[in-house]
Amino acid sequence: MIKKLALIDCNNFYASCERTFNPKLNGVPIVVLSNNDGCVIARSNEAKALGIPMGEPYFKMRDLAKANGVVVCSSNYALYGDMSNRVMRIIERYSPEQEVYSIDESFINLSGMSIDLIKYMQQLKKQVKNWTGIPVCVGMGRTKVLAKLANRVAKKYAKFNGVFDIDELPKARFNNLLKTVDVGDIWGLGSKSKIKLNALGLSNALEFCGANKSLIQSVLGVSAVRIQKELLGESCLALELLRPAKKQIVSSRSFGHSLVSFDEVNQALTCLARKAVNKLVVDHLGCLSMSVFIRTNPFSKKQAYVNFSKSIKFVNPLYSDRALLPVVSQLLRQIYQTQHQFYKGGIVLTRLVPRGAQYDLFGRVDKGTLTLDKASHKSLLSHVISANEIGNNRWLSNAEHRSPRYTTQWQELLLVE
DNA sequence: TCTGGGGTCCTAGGACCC
DNA sequence: TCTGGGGTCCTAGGACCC
Repeated sequence: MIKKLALIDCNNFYASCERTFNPKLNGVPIVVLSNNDGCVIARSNEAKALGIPMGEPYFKMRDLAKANGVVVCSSNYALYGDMSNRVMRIIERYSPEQEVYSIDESFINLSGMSIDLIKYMQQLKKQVKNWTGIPVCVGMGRTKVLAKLANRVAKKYAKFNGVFDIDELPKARFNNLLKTVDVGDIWGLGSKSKIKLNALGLSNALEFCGANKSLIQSVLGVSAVRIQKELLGESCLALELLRPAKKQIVSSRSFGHSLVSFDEVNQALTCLARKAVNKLVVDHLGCLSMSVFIRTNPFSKKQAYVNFSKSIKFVNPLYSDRALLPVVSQLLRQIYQTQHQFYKGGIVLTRLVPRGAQYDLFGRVDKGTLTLDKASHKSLLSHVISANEIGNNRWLSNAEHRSPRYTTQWQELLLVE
């Protein structure tokens, strides 16, 4: 059976979500900013046309935005996550096998379907647009890397109307296409690999494909060899139908202000730890180790960059706020130094295990957590606050431009007149 | 003045063992 | 003078993704 995968990728996803709920934004350049309104993480086509790069710090493009009427949105993950679910539920109707690869991308398996796949995917594209307002493009190929590349083509050339099957290209035209793709733009190869490949005289995807396998292996490792094989049509990356269990949980933030005092940093990290523990509870996991880290601003010219971290291992898995939150302050005390202005910090929970018996810090069975846990499940928003979570809140970030949470907060529901 | 957050996989090198 | 070799496990850091 001939293998056929499709990659469905939402166009400018966050910007498109904002448009769905505010039609006035159609045709207008939009950018969506990261947490803390730090930098650009999504752009509409109009914003791309203005030359605003991905990842650009907002303060560097503020004037350009003003001069060109660019609408600036703070990111609204509650809205994007909800829209993503809606899109994914529609896509899953089109294949028995779906991998939700990211918030705005999904692979599906179309192998063995004896129908006109271009038409079929055009129908999918139309349905997603009609039901959610989100535009998507579809790339097809016999491996993931090829489907990804096909998607790029579908987005780039209007004549394909958003759906493209790369396997339909004759060999010569396929090679011509590879010649136009920079090695750094191949899925799985990034800027560091590009530098190394360029040094070997390899600059485009065709040259990369023709390179000696063991040379690639020795310079870039096994992952790059897999990418090369996939480009040549040999499937190495399987569809992951079940979401694999999490291996770590990270909760980190850039602070709204640089923090100097222990109490301020402690408040920030304790609140972040609460978020991490909530994820632990929702996923029914415990952790066998935890790290905390704090950093100064790497861009600052006034002070040297420092990055302090401290880890601890537990004899038995811990999963409750009661057990974990006090440890945060203990670890922080060991790395905190008064003379620094900390600008970012976070908590990492690792060595995650499925929840079984429950212990406290000293290996005793922890009965109290059961009730607390029930309470936090009852309403994920209400919980018993630890004293360390109370403070002046200077760590909180700014989000000046956030759109309403139209789909997840009753108070912010979109009302049609 | 102002530069995201949350993940995964791979590899090199150290610790340790026999 | 001459200072094993092979194996495992763990971790930190690099690279990449969206």
